[in-house]
Amino acid sequence: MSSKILLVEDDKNLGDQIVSHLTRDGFEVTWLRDGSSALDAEPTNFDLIVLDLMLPGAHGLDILKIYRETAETPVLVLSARNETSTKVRSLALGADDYVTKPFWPEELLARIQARLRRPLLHATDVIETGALRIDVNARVVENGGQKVDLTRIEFDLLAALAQRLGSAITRQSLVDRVLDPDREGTSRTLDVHFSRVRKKLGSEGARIATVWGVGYRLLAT
Amino acid sequence: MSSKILLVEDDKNLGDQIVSHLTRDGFEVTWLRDGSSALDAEPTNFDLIVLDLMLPGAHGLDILKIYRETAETPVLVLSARNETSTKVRSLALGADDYVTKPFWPEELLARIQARLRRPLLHATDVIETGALRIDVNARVVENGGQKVDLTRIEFDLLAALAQRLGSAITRQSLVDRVLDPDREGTSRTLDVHFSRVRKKLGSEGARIATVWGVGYRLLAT
DNA sequence: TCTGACCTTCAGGGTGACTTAAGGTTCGTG
DNA sequence: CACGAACCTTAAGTCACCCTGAAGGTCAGA
Repeated sequence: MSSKILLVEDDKNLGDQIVSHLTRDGFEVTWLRDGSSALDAEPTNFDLIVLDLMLPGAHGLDILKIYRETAETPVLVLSARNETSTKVRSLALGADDYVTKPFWPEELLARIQARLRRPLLHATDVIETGALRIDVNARVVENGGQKVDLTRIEFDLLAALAQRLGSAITRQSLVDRVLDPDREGTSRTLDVHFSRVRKKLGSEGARIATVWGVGYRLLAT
Repeated sequence: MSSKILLVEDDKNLGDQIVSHLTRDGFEVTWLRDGSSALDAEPTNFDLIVLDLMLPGAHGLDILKIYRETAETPVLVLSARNETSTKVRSLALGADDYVTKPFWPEELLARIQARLRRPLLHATDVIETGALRIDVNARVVENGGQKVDLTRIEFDLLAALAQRLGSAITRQSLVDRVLDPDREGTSRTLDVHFSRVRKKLGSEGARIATVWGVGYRLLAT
């Protein structure tokens, strides 16, 4: 049961290299070479997406944004520039990691594996990060050993973020998952709940970061 | 001394993977590929059983049931996702854990180790917490040395909470496990039973906490 | 500076939960 | 087979929790 990876990369040489490396390591790789076909792809079909920002046909950031609206699939961004602004913007749009070219294939591989390994934390049912300890089954949260009383929705929201530690989770998917799945129109309900979670978590609450225009993320320590 | 594991799995690829992973981690694995040979196996010869529910020759649930009648060996069930009814039924039949496919080999490994790490806990028939003493086999509850008379359902509910001390147990799983497994719609029956348990337990009854919108939990002392 | 997105407080109401009482079911006994 | 006791279930009234939308303020991006 190998992990499926979607690679969006226009450069033939680089793409070939990446595909051969990932394939050799047991991944199942789908390679798309331009932005328009990337827009047609279904991100939920993959376990992880490697996205080069420099593409003909569409700007990578747009693709990233569209992927983020429809899926929670982790996106790892490649960029030639060493410009921090691009990095900041891609992370703000919900990218999960960022690799600047040139890079060693081993580095990319390591990042991919690091990202794919995270859901495994979920398998243990207990997520520990910083001073927080979240027991998904028992529905118990501790902050520095102190039990924190959360309501059902508050807990579900925090757990949703924690299960994808460091990743941005869209407002829509949080609403779908925790609140009423068929709810339309905008509402500030989500904000209210997060406001309370942050307050109840005290200083640790600051780790719940707002991803502007996207949703929220729980910062890794 | 390595632990002996019985794997019942018909899929060749998946079976190969699991065997190689477990072997690499020092387990001694016996692999059976169909239901009929699984029925002939002697569960008491193993420390843990990994059982795929989707099998030719016999339905996995039948095998689980038969194993349960002859041995206390922990059984870890594999099944395709989105079969919650199967999950409920297998847990009702005494499965000790449940892993949905697809899963990571590491996840399976973690579950196996978690289960093997507390063989005594599972064997423990007596749970003591605070002033309570709950003998699961004898079905006897004492509160500060005083015997408490509980009906069948009352006892099962208390035991269900006690076996996961501190964890929230959902109303649904309690209904599935203690009351009629295929019951639909809402009902206040559970509340009534818990109301009586609390009353019968006196001051200790306050330790049965309501988890609003979720279920109940027995608070650890 | 302007605009849209987000934060926080607050009060109202919907809904889940508790308790009591009564009807129904099961099981053992004469 | 009839009876009774123990137990499970349902119903109804009440209570308590917490979800939600509104409103006003704050903040980030253009």
